[in-house]
Amino acid sequence: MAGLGAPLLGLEKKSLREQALSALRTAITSGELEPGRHLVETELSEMLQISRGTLREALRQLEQEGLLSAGPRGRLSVRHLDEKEIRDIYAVRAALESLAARTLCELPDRQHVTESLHKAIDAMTEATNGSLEERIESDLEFHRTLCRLTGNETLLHSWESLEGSIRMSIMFAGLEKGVRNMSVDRHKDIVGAIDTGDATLARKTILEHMDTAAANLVA
Amino acid sequence: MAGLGAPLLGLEKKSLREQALSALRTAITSGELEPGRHLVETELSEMLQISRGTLREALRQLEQEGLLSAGPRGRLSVRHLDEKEIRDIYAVRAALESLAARTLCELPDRQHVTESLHKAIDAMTEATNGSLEERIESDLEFHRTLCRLTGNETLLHSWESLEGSIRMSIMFAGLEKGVRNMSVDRHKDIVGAIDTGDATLARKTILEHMDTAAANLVA
DNA sequence: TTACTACCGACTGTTAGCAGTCGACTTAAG
DNA sequence: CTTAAGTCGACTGCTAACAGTCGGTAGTAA
Repeated sequence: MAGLGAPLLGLEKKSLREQALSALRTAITSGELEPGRHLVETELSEMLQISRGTLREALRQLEQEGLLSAGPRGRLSVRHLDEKEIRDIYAVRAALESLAARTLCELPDRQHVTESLHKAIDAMTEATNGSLEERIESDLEFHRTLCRLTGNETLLHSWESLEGSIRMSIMFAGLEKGVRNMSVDRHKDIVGAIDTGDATLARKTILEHMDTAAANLVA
Repeated sequence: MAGLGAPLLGLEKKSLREQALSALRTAITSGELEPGRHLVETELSEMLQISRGTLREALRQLEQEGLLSAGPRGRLSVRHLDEKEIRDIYAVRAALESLAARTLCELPDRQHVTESLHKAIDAMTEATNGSLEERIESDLEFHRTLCRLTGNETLLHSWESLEGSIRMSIMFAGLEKGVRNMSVDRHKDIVGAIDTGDATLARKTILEHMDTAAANLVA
């Protein structure tokens, strides 16, 4: 009867590897591990209190997410983004999300879609007076929802693979620049466009949103 | 004076992890490891003659590439694709490659681009009488080149992350269906559209190509 | 037969440790 | 002072072994 506190819902006990993954992702996208920083496996494993083997599995994943770059002898360092790379990341992001918007327009029951998106917007509105981190979080949640609602698992997976790079872009440009893109109204426009069911309009709206977002970051 | 056979060019001696990665990728996309097949770490490590630790690093990467799916207790199995998933994969692929085509049109020197693409087309033409595998290989090389030439590393990386899923789609649908999409002429059309510098046309051409490609696979 | 329990085999999660290599620093010869 | 050889430390690549857990199976009692 004991020991079943957490594992009831989907909140199962995460493996050490997953914990390390989350911890490192947060450390990197928060700037605690500054870009260019050289990562030493022994150091990290001691910090996180896990073995090198377990750590290395997490590092491979971060490497593939684009948060780490590999040097000459397998040396890993935190990826450094310049302005061109930020624009490139946002170009790919725009391609993915415009596909999402287009797909949502062609969905049979847009009722549930609209509902979920409005819920996400509400969360953003609520976060307006919160911390910068909270606002960014709710914004990303909105866009992640956009991809999830399409029902295209591959699309969602691709977007999530890019999420780390997106976070780095925002962090890199500076959070104060990043929040310029958190306008609730602009996001309402996106939902509105999807509501009309006009795929061309929805795509255009997303592309414009991404364009200005990228411009705001590198400006 | 001995032992410097390979490491001269970029052909450095690959680590065991990378070798295992390639071997497994090939085994999966060739169907040697059939979809749904349950993977046991101890079995694989013995087969590949490497330790479980090294193997696990490779497995993490394959998992993130979408070639493996994780079951209840960390059990991994070869991903199984149904027709919807194939369509979904090709939708994402289309989004990425249409971005590539659009980007190439806006590039300052399209001279080099045209040259490289024509070279890729020549390789396809040469492979026309070769084996099915060779034809597929040259086709993928063409599309990979498309992404590489944009200079957008993120785009290339995203496409390569999807490449395994694309290969699985072709394998899954059957190679004889897959080769229907290897028409040299249709690829010449793509290059032609890019040559004109008309981004809208280039995008449209790629989207049509991907549409028929997906249709051919699930038909 | 049914239900319950104890046990065994299989497999993943995790760890500590060995081995090879590259770079920096030191030392000695010119 | 400069250069070449030797040495040490740091760090990654890789491996073998331990630990925990789930699923099934045999055995026992009602």
